[in-house]
Amino acid sequence: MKEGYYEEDSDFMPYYLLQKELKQKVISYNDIKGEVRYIAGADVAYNDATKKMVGALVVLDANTLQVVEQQVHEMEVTFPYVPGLFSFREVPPLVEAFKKLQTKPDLIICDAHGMAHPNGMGMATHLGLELDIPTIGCAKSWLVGIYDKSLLGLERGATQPMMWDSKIVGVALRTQDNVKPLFVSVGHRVDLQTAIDWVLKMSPSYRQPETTRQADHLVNSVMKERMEIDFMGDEAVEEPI
DNA sequence: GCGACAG
DNA sequence: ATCTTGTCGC
Repeated sequence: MKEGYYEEDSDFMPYYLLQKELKQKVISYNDIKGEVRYIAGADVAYNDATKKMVGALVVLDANTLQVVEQQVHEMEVTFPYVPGLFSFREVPPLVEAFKKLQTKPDLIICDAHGMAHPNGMGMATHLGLELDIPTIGCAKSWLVGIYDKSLLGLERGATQPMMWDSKIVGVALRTQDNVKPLFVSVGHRVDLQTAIDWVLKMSPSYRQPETTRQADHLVNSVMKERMEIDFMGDEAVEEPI
C-alpha cells in the first residue's frame, strides 16, 4: 500500500492488513490452464431500503459471446462501501453465485479493479484468490495510477500504462473509438496483456465487455423483481380491512 | 499548481 | 451503487 491512502488508526485497519497478506498469494503471470472456453461476467446490485444485495455471475461462450448459464445470489449487505475495501462488500454474494454454477468459467471479468488498487488487492484480485480462478479487473472509473491522458489514442485498442508505487499496475484502455477508457488490470492468474486482449475481444460493440453488460442486466432485472414482490407483499397486508 | 478514491 | 427528463445520434 502506498502511504497516505488511509489513516493509520482507521477502524478498517484489520482489513488493510488482510489485503497485504492476501497479496502475497496473487499470481500475475498467465496461469490459465488450457483453452478459454467460458468467460463469466460478475456484478452486484443493491437495494438501500431492504439492505439487500444481489450478486450475479453470467457465463458466456468465449467465441460466440452467447450466454451459457447464469446464477444469482441474494443476501444481506454486510460491509459498507469504502474505496479500497470494495471486495469485502461484493465478493461474498459472488462466491455464493459461483457455487451454483454448473458450468465453471475459465476466466472472470469483474466490474471493478484488480491490481490497480492502493494495496494491489482490488475486488477482481480478491475474487480470483477466493475462487482460485483467473480474473481480470475492468473498471469504469479511475481509482489509482498515474497515466498521461494526452497520450491515450482515441481509437479502439488504444492503451496507456498506469503507474502506482513505481510499478505498472494496469492500463487505461479504449474499447471503442471516442469513448471514455476502461481501466484494465490483472486480477489473478493472468498477465496484463492477456487481460487487455480478452477485454477487447469481449467488447465488440459497446464500451463495456459483453460479460459485464449481461451481468449488469441480470442483477438489475432480479433487483426489480424483488422490489415488486416486496411491494405486493406490503399491499397484501394493508388491504384487508 | 492541484488533484483524481472501484460500486 | 442509486435517484431521474429530456435529448443527441445511428
